[in-house]
Amino acid sequence: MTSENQLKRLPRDFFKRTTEGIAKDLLGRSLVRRTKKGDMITKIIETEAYLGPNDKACHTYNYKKTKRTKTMYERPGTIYVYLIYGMYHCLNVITEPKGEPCAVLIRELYPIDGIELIKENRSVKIGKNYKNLMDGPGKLCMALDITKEKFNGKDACDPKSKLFFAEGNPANPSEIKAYKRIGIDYAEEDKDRLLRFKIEK
DNA sequence: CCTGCGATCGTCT
DNA sequence: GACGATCGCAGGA
Repeated sequence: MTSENQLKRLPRDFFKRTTEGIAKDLLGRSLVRRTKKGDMITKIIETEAYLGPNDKACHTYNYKKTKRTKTMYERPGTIYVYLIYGMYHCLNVITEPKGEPCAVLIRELYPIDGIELIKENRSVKIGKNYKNLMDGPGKLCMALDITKEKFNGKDACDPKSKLFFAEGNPANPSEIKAYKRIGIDYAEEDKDRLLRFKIEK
């Protein structure tokens, strides 16, 4: 099932654009995790945009700078992984020109190849259509063995990177649906913005 | 130093 | 549908 496009790494310029556009453009693309045992190849089917200084849901609202958010000020294409609820990781990629601390959160993936490797990382029961395998930001990090120790601050555009975004089969704009973002009730007037994007598998 | 809590998940009812 | 797990980080003293 693997096609050539699923390993063609997206270049830096892809990430050097507006965050909302990238969040949509990442749908249908591939996320590839390279390990000694083999490649795990997935299709991105849900994302969220976090618009930095202008977005109360974002860690860098008002250009806030802390140890954790340091990664968000790196150049586009940088991987931002942080720990949430003391036990789960969330995977993001930095967007916009360097210094504009914006990011796209990867929320859901569908497996394409290396499925046995992916399943080995998940102890729960996997339902039909791989339901439960990678349908959440914490789950997909477990499934692909993504931790902040391994990937936070790493460059997804570096040809040697073990985690990267690839060409894949970009979604047609007509199949993309927009929703409110999840788990950001504290974000006041920004909590209802339609910055979550999904496609069907 | 001390406190409160989160861009979540799995289990149980 | 509800809830507990679990800890690094942020903010304040």
